[in-house]
Amino acid sequence: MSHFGRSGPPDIKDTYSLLVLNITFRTTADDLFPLFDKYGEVVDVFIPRDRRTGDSRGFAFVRYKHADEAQKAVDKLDGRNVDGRDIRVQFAKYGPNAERVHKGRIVEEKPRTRGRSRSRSPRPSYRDGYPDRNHKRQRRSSRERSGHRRYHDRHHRSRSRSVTPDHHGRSRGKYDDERSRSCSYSSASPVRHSPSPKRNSSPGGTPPKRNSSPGGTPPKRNSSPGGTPKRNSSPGGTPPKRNSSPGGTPPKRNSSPGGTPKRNSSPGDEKNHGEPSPRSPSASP
DNA sequence: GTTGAGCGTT
Repeated sequence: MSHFGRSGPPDIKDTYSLLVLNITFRTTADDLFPLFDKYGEVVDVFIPRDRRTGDSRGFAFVRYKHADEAQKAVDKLDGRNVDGRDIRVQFAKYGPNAERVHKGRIVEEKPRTRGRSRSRSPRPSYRDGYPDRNHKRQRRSSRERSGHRRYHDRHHRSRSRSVTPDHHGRSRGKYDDERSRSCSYSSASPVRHSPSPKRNSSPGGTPPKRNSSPGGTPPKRNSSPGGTPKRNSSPGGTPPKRNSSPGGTPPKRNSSPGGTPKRNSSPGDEKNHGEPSPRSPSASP
């Protein structure tokens, strides 16, 4: 994972992470490093990428050693045109250094060399109102694989990355392509859209009355006085084997002696096996 | 070859 042997962040005890947004999908950490390093001591640059595809998500995290430098970088690089797009630099909200950030504003912010406020960038109202933002991030091209790189190991970027174990056309490993696309955000979004496609047409999802379960019907289905006694109940009050046809049908619970292997054993009584009638005594609101 | 809100890795 481009960590060069290390596992996880290098040293996050005294670093300040900056969130760099609006970067191009091809911008790598090596491209951002020299840009941020000019304003301070960059400890590490990390670009989160997709778990499935492994492509850049369009933002990066630049970790500074000092807050004042990070602040300066935010003030200087915020709005800077990188790779043809203006990036947005701001202090990261979540992360290892979230403790030092107080509601989006740095706490240990060292007083500027001058009384100059950091509000130098008259950021226009970009995100005024986007109706939805979930229709994206589903597929991305396998382009950048550079994730997290340290400026000390930049020379490693010349590795042969041509070999891409891209399954070779094999089926997906464990992750789908359109299913799990979340990044397991813990406290990022209070509520998330329910990833439930419109495939609820299956009888069993949530129809107004999902009653008759030809197998899970409780033995208390005797509340249909002439309603639907068309069960295979053996005449005489046989044991709970209500499906046992006195002929020789296999012990399949839904074995209808009629022929249709469906759950509807009685034609005309498709969805009312004898319980959810408007007058069923079992109706518990 | 595409896209463009957002908050991170063993």
